[in-house]
Amino acid sequence: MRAYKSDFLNILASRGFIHQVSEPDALDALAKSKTITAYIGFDCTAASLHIGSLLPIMMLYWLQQTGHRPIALMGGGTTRVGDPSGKDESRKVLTDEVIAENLKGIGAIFAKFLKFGAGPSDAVMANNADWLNSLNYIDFLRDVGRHFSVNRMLAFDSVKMRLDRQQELSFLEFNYMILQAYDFVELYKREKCVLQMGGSDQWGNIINGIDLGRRMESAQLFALTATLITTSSGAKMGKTAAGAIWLDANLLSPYDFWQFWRNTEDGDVARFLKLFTLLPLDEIGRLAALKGAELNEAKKVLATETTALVHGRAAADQAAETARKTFEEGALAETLPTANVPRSILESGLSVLEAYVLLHLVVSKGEARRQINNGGLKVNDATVTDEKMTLTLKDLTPEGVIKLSLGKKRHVLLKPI
RNA sequence: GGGGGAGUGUCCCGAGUGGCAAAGGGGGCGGACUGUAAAUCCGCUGGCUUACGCCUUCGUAGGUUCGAGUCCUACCUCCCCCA
Repeated sequence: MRAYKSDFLNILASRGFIHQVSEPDALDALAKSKTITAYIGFDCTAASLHIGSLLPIMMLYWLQQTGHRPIALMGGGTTRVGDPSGKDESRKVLTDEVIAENLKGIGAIFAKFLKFGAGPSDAVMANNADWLNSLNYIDFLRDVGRHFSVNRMLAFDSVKMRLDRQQELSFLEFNYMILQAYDFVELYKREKCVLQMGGSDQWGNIINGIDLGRRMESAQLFALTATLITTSSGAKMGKTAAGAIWLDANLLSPYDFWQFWRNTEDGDVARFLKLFTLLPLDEIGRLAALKGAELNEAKKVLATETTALVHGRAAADQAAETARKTFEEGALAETLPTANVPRSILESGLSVLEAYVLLHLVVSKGEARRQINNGGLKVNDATVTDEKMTLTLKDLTPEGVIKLSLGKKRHVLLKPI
């Protein structure tokens, strides 16, 4: 790792964010001497962000913490076209209303990490629809298109790989890098934004933006890409059986969010602590030095700190306490995720199969049956052996709930109302 | 434009003689072992049904047949060769 003079690059480098930087010395000097503006582009195809976006958000966070000005760019315009990089399906075209709705949900998440406003280092939320929607094709070709050499575009890895493997590359997709390059220049003109950050797969696109900026505006722009995070076992991050790890408490409870981090693989703990918590590096070094089962302590810290960032300290502490009671004491923690059902349903009896489907622990009664055959379902900590079992008011614990478990880790309380 | 090939279980890859809810992987879920880890081993991996069974699924739409993933026709998409 090289040593930087600016706090911004120093922190990113020492915490393991950086994959590549263009002209690191010039950027370092710039970040040392003045406030710079940098942006990251985000998809707004969903109503909320999931864990995959957490890494770029953290980069914006550190940017602002070190005195600089972050821009979160929503791909409102590019979303209208549909991102071609996802191979098949998902190129659904979203209406402006849906996009606006998604922007609202996503904005709420950014507000937890960034301070927005009009001050010199206050964050800005931008939407590329503001300039892409009104683009005129002929003008765009003449002003922007003439700066792009097809010869050179063909040499970019992203394109070359596709051509080498003789895979289809649509013209739309070929143009995507031009639009993204144009975003960078537009943000330079509007906001004096000189740095674009992104995932390592964005390097080529960002470089194109830098070139375009030099040709059109004689500007010196910079690129910084983050390492692609996978787990030690090579899996993509952020997907579990339950689905995506959302950052929105309505889509994934803080308790389940905490559990996700608690179950981090050993080999990932140190890396994740640096990337996803604000703990000082020496503290992280101490935690990462723990061996064997002691590493579980580090995982708890990771879970609590990351949950605190996303959902607040109180929710994080409660999730930690709920887990402690459930896993370490084997006690019934009343703060486990809870589902309310009308009392009348229990009075007339509710089949276990239906109960599990109702609480979304399984997707069908058939799956519930299979889980029973595999000994995977427990009601009030007793393994279910009879698929015809019925839950009634008699099954309520002294706390007035019924605890339904799937496997050893997933528990939901059923509560009559 | 001409010739050849391909699209399979709605996560992915992939076998498939007219009797098929369809081989095998990967992934995922559950169990055992552990440390709420990894690795390993075992089970499960369309929906409904207590069950006999019923329904939906092999690019799309028709057709042949007692019966179609499999045969025929048209169409869609992709790939290769020739122009």
